Amino acid sequence: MPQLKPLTYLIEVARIGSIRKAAEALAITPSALNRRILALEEELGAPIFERLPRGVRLNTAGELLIHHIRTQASDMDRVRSQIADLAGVRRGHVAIACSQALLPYFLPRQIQQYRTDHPAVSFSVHLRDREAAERALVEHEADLALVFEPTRFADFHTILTVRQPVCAVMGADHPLAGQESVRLRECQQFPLALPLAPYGVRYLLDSSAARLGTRLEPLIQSDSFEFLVACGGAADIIAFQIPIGLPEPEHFPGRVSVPLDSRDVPPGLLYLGHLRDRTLPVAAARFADQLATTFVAGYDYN
Amino acid sequence: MPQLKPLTYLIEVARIGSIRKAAEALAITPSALNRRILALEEELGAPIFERLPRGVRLNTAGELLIHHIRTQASDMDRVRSQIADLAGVRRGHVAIACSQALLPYFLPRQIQQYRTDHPAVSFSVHLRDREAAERALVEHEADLALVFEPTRFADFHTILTVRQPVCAVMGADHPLAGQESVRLRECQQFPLALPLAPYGVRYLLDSSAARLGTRLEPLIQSDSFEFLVACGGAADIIAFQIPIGLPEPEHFPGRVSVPLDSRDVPPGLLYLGHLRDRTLPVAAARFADQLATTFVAGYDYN
DNA sequence: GCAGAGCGGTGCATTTAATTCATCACTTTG
DNA sequence: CAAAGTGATGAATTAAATGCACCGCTCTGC
Repeated sequence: MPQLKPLTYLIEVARIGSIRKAAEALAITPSALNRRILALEEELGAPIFERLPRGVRLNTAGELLIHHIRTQASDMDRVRSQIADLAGVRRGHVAIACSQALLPYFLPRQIQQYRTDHPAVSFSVHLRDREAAERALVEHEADLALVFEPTRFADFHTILTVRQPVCAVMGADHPLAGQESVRLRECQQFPLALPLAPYGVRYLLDSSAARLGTRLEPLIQSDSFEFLVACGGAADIIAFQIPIGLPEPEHFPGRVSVPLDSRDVPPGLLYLGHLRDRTLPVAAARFADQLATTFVAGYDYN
Repeated sequence: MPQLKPLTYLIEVARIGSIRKAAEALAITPSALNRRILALEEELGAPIFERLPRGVRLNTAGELLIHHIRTQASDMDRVRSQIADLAGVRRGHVAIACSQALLPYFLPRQIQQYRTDHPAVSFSVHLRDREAAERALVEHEADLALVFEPTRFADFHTILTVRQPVCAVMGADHPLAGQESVRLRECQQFPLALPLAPYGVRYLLDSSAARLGTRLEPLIQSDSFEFLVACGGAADIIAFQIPIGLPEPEHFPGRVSVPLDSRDVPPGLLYLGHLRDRTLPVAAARFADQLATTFVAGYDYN
């Protein structure tokens, strides 16, 4: 939309904090960009930016304005996608911010499935931890968020939640491998490979251990679940992951995953949601519908 | 806001139904206006107007777009007023659609009172019957609606309601003048001056009469309450109006108003409201607050 | 049946608005 | 105290929007 392009310039200036730098990023002259800002402030009758020695920063009025511009821009996108939709084109874009566990198996399949019906819809998927996912929604960088045990935020609207027990991942010949479920203290007999603190799985494990009056002493810590799960099964190491982040047993040679006993570690919640008070574009809303259907059909563990 | 001026052109074209006529109204060439429309349709990848032999008409996509433009425009106004507000300017504009009864006494005083605190706020007041008031809200022509016994509409959000009994207006020497209240059949003994059917007062009187198994036979009908109330008191003619549309007794020489018995004609409701899901500009929201305070303090009849 | 009026669309010249370039005043940094 | 960074500004340039004249079309009314 050409007429709101100048407005989106503001977002870039606010993000970068300098008119000259932003102008370079936007491939225009600082002079032109500065004039747009001055004209806008003239028009509004109030300054939008504080002028600092090292650049500019949004003031309160600017925050209000930027928020409005973001809302307006994505509203326009929604209208465009609605129009494209009723013209029979079925194109559009879905931007997703999600936890790591969704990346290796779940989302690729879901996107593939969605594309069979809507081949002209494009996707962008951003790995975001729990707070960053919220921020991506607020800044309209993402339409949907799919996060495990998020720190709930005021602007987050939950579409639905899925219970996901934390599972212990180990070699098929591991002493605990045959059980229906394992207790936390059983796992503590073996070396543990744990994700780092910001992850929901680690949070659940740590808080459960604390409640049981103990502490987890990890042998291996990492921010890569791929690495951690690869460790689980090497020797007698136990790793942890939620089912949605694990392959099916038949594609998991030599490993097994056993849920932790819910008396020790309660199932975590995987949240699907979007920014409160926002109407999603058609494509995003439909994709959310598909996710919701898939979730209730096959991914909710009691 | 200059960048959305071209978009508001669309509203005018849609309203008038002809590019050439709209161009004339907008003081530009049909050529320029046509180009904007074509460019926009190009940009959207779909037509916005149906081309008819006698002009143009919005198609479904156009309806969507126009709705978005209207929302966006008044959202921008709201942001502007918020910015002006926090800059300490306290300016803004309040657009009101209201029933006739509010015009002669109530609204002028309320606006005067509001202006003592906010002298830089401007007002526009449109006389609208019950459906037209709804339409004014939907089209963002009005921020607030203040209507008597409206035909409630899906997009209307009620802030509050006030009970207003229908009052018989007559000369001070009228046989019924001394009573606390009058029955409908008492009034029917005298010649009646009634408003026309679209008005809420008439609607209440007619439906009440029908419920009582009778009919009102007006001597005088008019769309002007000013005229009707002037008739009430001439000879033994009785007119009808709600209290908020009548002057105080001390400024009503030679006339009295007596409420109709609520067993015959139940009090009507005066609705204050705005468009659902809309955030009002600061000035409009504050004015609505003032109205609400005034109403609960002194205008609700039990 | 046929001119005339009204409609939206289009090529070309013109005007208006936005952008660039060069430069200033100012503040921090080394 | 010079150097490098910032946002602001005046004059020239460039790009975009507009106006004008005209086309093809459909309906209307004699």
